[in-house]
Amino acid sequence: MLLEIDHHSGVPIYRQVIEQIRQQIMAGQLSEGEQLMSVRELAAQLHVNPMTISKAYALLEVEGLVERRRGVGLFAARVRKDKKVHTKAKLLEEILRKAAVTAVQFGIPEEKAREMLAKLYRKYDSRTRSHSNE
Amino acid sequence: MLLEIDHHSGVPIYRQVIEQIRQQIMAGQLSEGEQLMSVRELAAQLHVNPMTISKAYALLEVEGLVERRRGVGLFAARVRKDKKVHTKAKLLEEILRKAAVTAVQFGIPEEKAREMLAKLYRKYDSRTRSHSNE
DNA sequence: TATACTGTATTAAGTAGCTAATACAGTAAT
DNA sequence: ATTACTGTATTAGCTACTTAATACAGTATA
Repeated sequence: MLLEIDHHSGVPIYRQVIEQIRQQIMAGQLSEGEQLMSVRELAAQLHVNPMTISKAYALLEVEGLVERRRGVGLFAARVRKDKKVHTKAKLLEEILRKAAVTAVQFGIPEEKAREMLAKLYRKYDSRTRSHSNE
Repeated sequence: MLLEIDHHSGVPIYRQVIEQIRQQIMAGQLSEGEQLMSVRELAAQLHVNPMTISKAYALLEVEGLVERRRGVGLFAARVRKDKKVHTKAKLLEEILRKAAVTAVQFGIPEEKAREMLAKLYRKYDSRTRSHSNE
């Protein structure tokens, strides 16, 4: 597991941790039941206070993505695949809802909005693919 | 001009003011050159400090959406139509960018994402049309 | 000039959020 | 029990942001 923190981005550390771990679990880079780095280990790696990591882990547990066992460690939760698909779709839908509302309010036609989305999708998709050639 | 403030939403008052006025200008509900409520008038209506409104107005001026004239009042700026179109597209693009990144990260195919957007668009579009029968 | 409106610069108080220090609590193996 | 790991509750300090109080400044009109 590799995480990177940008201390100057303005985004709180614990949120950066959450987003990256959530991303890894959703993308299947972290397997079910797999143990994650301990609070202190990750805190040392990121030069951050252990409580900051603990807070991130706690919120990930609320999301149902990890399971904390005091005295033992932290593990990627066993998320049923169909539930994972459902969760991902819901997260995306929330963002798309905002986009749809905005487009309608601004009188931007559906076709135009779809084209914009497609163009952006391809942009980030190609970046991801080229980066994965390592 | 009618604004509504939710004091319990967690969204700062001045931001709510900005968003609603920006929305009204972009949607064409506020005409070019039209005078807006004075700082103190709007502040009284919303039960808020005048400086809070002044701050919102100042930021709207930075966006180029309004023009402040000390001693006179605040007016909807004369925005060239093509510039308005451009601005609207940019605002929408920022939201769609988030959606695209999320979809790619989650491995949700482009087709699926576009369908979700189309469905949501139609949902809100029909609502708007039916509401405009007043 | 006087008045009655406009908007505003400065300052301060209040609040919420983030991070960290400390001391504590659970687990497993010896 | 001891050791050496796990995670955590409490507390406190810091910072950034938001809001408000006050006094000030520009404009138009009589």
